[in-house]
Amino acid sequence: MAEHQHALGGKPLTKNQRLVLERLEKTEGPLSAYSILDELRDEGFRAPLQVYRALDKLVDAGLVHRLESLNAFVACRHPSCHSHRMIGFAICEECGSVQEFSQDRISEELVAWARDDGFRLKKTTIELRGLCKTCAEQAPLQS
Amino acid sequence: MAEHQHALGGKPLTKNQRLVLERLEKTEGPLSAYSILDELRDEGFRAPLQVYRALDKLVDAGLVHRLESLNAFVACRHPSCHSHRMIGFAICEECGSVQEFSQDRISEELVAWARDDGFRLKKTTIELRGLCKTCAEQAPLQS
DNA sequence: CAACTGATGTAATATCATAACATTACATGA
DNA sequence: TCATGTAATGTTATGATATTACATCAGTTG
Repeated sequence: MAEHQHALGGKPLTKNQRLVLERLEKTEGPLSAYSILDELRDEGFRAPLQVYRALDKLVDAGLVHRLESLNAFVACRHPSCHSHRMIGFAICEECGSVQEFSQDRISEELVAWARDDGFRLKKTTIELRGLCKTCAEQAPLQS
Repeated sequence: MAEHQHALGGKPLTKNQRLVLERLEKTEGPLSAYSILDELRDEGFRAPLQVYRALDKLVDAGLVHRLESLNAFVACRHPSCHSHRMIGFAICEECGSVQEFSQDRISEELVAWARDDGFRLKKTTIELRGLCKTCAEQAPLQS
């Protein structure tokens, strides 16, 4: 299990931030804040706020993403690239897996739309729901 | 105030569905399910489920959209076009206004990404956060 | 040390959503 | 008519997600 030299605005992670991030990184799919809380009881976590505070910072730093359509969180899988590139998520409704993707042309189109409209864009949420390749292959063919 | 001949899969709206839809149409911005409940107390609504059941059907029919990043709902503003085209929302964090938009090129890119990846796409969520044109003009210039 | 700052801990509460079950309205056909 | 089926509705309780408010602790700096 690799060490974390993750940092947050130059500062190292605090204990709670590290525990939350490690929990997310060890987990394949998304976790809700309350699942994280339950899994960190043994480490001394007692209240939701401990999780939410850590998540806030981790999300700000780009180390964790919030999935709005699930009210859940995943560790960023873009290796060592926690930039704030515009990013999308494909969420499988069968197995719960989440894939990150980033398509420059989509970003460009959204930015162009915002520019043309006078909208000052701060953040984008792009979430696809459906079946991942594996689950789609097992599922009955095209309804 | 126009009459509603909205229909839902051929069937006319039920009383609760009509009340919820009318409330959303009379409102500029998004409403949470509980706000709708509060506003419909006078019409006899007593419990969240009455609202959620109506919203489910209205969302299925494309007459209402759910904003995942707000946990709130808006009436569809695409006049008489309640198709299931892929649609995005630009949400102003200052005044709360919501604009629908639909860019074919974005849809195409997302569909293409899904096809290339083997992802069987069922639904997309695209939500932009920022400042609408009006609020952006009043705000301090580019941070 | 005093004052400040940032992180933490804790309790209470607000907000969003659904489960489970009872009841009503109404259509349809024996 | 009235039995039956079904869709909608009503009601209570509960589950799930998120924040407010306030107390405490640790480290830093004057």
